[in-house]
Amino acid sequence: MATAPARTRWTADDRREAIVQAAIEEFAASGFAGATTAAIARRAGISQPYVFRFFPTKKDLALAALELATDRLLADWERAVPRDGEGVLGTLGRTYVETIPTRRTELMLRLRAHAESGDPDIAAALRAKFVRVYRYVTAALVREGHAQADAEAEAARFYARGLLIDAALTIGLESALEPSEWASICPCPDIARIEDLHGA
Amino acid sequence: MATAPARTRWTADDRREAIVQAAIEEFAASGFAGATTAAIARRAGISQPYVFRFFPTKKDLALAALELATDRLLADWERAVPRDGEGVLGTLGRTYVETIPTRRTELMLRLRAHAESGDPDIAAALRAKFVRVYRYVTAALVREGHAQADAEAEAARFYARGLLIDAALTIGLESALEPSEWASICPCPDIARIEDLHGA
DNA sequence: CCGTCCAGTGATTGACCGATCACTCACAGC
DNA sequence: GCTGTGAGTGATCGGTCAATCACTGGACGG
Repeated sequence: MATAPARTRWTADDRREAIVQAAIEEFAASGFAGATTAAIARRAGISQPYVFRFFPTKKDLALAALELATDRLLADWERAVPRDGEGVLGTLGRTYVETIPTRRTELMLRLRAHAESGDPDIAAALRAKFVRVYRYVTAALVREGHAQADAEAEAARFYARGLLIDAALTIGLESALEPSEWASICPCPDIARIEDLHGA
Repeated sequence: MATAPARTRWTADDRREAIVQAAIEEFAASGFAGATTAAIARRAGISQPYVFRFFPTKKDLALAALELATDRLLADWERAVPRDGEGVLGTLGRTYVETIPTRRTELMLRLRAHAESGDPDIAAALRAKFVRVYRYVTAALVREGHAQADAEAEAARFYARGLLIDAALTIGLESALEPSEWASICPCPDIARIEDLHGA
């Protein structure tokens, strides 16, 4: 804010947050193996070695980025306000597509993490992330009155649609489809042009 | 076969095929950026430089692997025999899960590719692959009598479920879920233990 | 003013990886 | 048996990248 003093040196917490944010953007753009710590540092406005002051290895930084991306998704859902006559899946799904413009890098990061799931630690983090989201949705459906089995089936379908949207946006699918086809993939009428998602 | 002469030198075509197969397995296990040409060559039983006799760059090899994986999926569907009272989506979906034991590496490769599309050429290949599969399913539904818009919506849901299965198997999700939860993700009763998918 | 943290960097290193090149050797046809 | 062609390799190179280390300099308490 304007009231904050112009700092020449940041606090460690602020710097750490900036690094994780830069990591989300770089990992989303290039994947875990493709992103370099130098590019992350450049984006965060620091030197490359300083990244390792906060995260002992690149993998630790990747795990922190994946966790923050998942936290932000669930936080969006926690803040979501249901509309009249809208089921819980409607609220969560609408929130998901409405937040795409601001959450698109997190979305791409979550999908890109699958590329490096050869690493057992990252695969474990991905499983944990899946379970968190899946059970969050299932619990919401059960609270709404669904039977457990029905809620699980609905949650799986919901997660599958989310994956489809993530994958489609990550590869820039819109440009390869007819408008009606694209609408069948992602019900996101006011999404920014996909090209914007790939800019620097 | 036993009738084939024991060859000390392979034909170029056979060698090329072996390299692409090895590439599918390595890329599926480690992702595009993570897999090394040395590991691919080792798996194919040749020296690392010889890979570049067939594919001028690693990227060309990756594109060939992705195309073969997609070809095999569509070939499986072409060969599929419908059962009585089964809709076309039922046939395709059943074929998909039935062929998982033999097609699991192709499946993992396709998902990893989705996740590592920072390279524009690979992203373009992924879009082409998506469109091939999506339109194949849509056309089959239209032939079955569905209206175009309905077929597109069904095809999107179908593709989404496929992505979910791919992602779940790729990260070894089964071990992190209760059996009923896993059944809601992947209706694959007789699938091999997930650990088998990650063996060497 | 001064000493002491701590934010932050430049220089470097060791490992790895994609790609190149010069070379060897097996076989088929003559 | 000689030779041309193509299969196949060892050695290596240029570049990149994660990670390390020694160092600098500014802010703040006393």
